[in-house]
Amino acid sequence: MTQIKESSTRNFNKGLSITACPVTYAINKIGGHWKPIILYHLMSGPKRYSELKRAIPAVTEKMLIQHLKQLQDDNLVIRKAENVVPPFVTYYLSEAGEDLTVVLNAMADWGLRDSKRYMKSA
Amino acid sequence: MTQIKESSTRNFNKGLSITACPVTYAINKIGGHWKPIILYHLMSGPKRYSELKRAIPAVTEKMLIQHLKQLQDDNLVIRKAENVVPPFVTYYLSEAGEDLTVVLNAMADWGLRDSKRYMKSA
DNA sequence: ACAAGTACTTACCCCAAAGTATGTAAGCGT
DNA sequence: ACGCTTACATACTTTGGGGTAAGTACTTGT
Repeated sequence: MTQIKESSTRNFNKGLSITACPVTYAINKIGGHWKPIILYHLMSGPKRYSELKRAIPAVTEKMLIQHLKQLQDDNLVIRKAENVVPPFVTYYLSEAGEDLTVVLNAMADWGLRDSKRYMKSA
Repeated sequence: MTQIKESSTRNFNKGLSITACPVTYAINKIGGHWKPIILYHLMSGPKRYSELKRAIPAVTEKMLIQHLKQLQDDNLVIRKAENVVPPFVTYYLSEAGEDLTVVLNAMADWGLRDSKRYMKSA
């Protein structure tokens, strides 16, 4: 059995994805642990798949391509593959992705400021 | 058995939380689905627990207090309880929390711009 | 002949995040 | 005596994000 109440939060969330809140909208696109980090690294210019992997050692290859794909689907990054062997694939920010630099830079700035706040006062 | 490689990504992530990347640092504090949304709603001034709940209908009470607690632990919001019955508890942004307005506003702005991008061109 | 490099794909598993549902304390109004 | 309110707490279950490990295709280097 295990019936679910018809007015459950889950159903509510499934139904109305109309996203009243712009922050919620943004979170749905760039949320998750890896997306902001990947986007941040792409801010310094186009990168190959292997370059990204080396730049973010903590990410697994599975997570990397998975999120790169989602970012493509959300029109934030563009994939350009040259038809050679060995493969040569580069990823770079789309226009919408470039617009995120403000957000990412603000995040990075805040991160630095906040971490300093607790370095002095142990 | 099911031994784990000593050089696994999991071990890597556990060990070095030194956070080389400032974005990673920020994500660890304000990441997750609900925190940015909660913080965003607190930007317009102190709010009672029940006010927050009403402002964010999609969040469950469990998630709400859980994240409010984490945000307190991370020194981003402050809880003020008046000792009356029925309880009167307000949450508001700390100094570090106020500093996030730049980030949150940038996110909200981007969210609006991005959503408009896909409203016209169906 | 075989390892190495590039950019993936796939199957399997685990755990933590999130949801569901219910309970609690303390007083007020009726 | 009972229900209503507020701000939580908690047991129990589910979902899916993320990690592990192995495989693929194609070519170059030795």
